[in-house]
Amino acid sequence: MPRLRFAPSPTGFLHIGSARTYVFNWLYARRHRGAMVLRIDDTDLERNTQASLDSIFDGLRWLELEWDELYHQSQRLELHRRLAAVLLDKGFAYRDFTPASAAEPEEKSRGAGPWLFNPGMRELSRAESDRRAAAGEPFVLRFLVPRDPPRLLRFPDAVYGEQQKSTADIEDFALLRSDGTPTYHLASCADDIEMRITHIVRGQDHLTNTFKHLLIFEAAGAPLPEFAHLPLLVAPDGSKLSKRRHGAVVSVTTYREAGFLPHAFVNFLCLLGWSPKDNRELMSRRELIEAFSFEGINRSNAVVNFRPDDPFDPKALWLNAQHLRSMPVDELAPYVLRALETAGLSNPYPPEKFRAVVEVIRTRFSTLNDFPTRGRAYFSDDYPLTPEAQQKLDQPGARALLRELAERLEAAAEFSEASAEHELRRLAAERGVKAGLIINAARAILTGQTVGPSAFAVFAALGRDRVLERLRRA
RNA sequence: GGCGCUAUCGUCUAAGGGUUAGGACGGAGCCCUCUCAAGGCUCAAAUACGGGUUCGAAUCCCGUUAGCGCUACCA
Repeated sequence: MPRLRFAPSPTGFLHIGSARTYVFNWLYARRHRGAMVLRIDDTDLERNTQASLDSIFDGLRWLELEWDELYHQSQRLELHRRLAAVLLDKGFAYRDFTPASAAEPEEKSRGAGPWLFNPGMRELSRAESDRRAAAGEPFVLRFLVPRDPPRLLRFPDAVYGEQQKSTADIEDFALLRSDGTPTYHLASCADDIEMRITHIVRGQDHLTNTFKHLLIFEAAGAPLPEFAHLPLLVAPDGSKLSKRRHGAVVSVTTYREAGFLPHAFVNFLCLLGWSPKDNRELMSRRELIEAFSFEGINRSNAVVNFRPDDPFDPKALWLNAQHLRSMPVDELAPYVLRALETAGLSNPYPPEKFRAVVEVIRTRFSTLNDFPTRGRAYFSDDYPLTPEAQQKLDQPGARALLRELAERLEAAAEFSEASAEHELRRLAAERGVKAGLIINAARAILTGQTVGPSAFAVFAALGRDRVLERLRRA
């Protein structure tokens, strides 16, 4: 059974790139009936924040893609140290006593080649190393990367294909910091091994790190998992998405607050760097799971097409609108209810009627936030008239005709979309005015807007009482 | 600087030796129409550049350019 993991570090809000990585992991796990492990990589105590942790959980929960197991790396330090000890013991690692400050500063910026290790430290005898460590001298534990002769490391990547790199180009990376805490490489590999992770799916920024991980897995005598690296999400100018430069666009919560449906957002994320290759775009969760494979993942970075004046990729908005109008109303209703509640409105309709109203208006909305804003008049008697709506009402004779329409509707035997249309058109014919005049004025007074569903559908949606009351108000 | 990865319409992508280079978003136009959407139809829009290999290259190879990543006692 495959075991996948998503391992965010709580040093910032949940980034949409991270969310996409999670989605791909989840899709693969579900596709192959595997387990989805959520592991909080909080080994960098300095930078961890509670706010960030909250943001990650909030964001992931919002996506509605549940995980099966949860771990905090900070609670697994013993395991990490144990692996470090084994590596040192078996001669795969060595202590580097070079003081942190004296180490590298200029060397690498000098550009003479890559920094590989600090002089003298690899050659230290085990006895001397032990003695200095026992004496309390601080040290960094480094991996002893095989050098003479160098080795060619290779692994197949499910997205990027066969990868290879010479150990001559890999520095003696740190395993343990001088304060004894594990670095990312060590902690991550130790956990992946212990958790028996079978597929490591992560950002392409880790592609070259993988060679270091290969070395650790090998030294630990652990079987190698499969790797799949994902192209990165970038800004329109090709730069990496960052909070400092791009602000709210890169945060998952921005989409939630803008009224996106979780699944529409997931669908959008999937289309960034992955394709089912059959021109499908609007896909259900089920379809996504069934269609997902690493072969469908593209190798070049994907641009999130936002602008300074509009933080949302137009395609994300389009997909959201598509889902909004095509998903079962029963599934949509709870989201609409929540959106209304958030905006301080409540639902005045019985359930059945509520669904009918949602059905009528959702076809012209693109986010959940449109329900309490553009659709406010459907849920509250307190709604503003746009200037354009005011204008329609001010057409000569309009108000009087609306009042007269109210009388006729009240007198009519039944009240329905068809009967309303019948009465309205008859009134227009008798008064010698174009039906459009009354229709547009009615929409204006009933909804506060000049745009929206068919006026007759509005009559039916609002119901007899509200319609009569509002028409008379004219 | 070293190493690695990438390069198809503005954006997301399809086509993995032979296609008028396809679809979608966005843009323009037409139809439908009580408004606005939706929907239908149409148009504009791409193989970074230069060499090879081949009867034939977006596709394979080499180079150039550009972008990105790694090169930390961050992850």
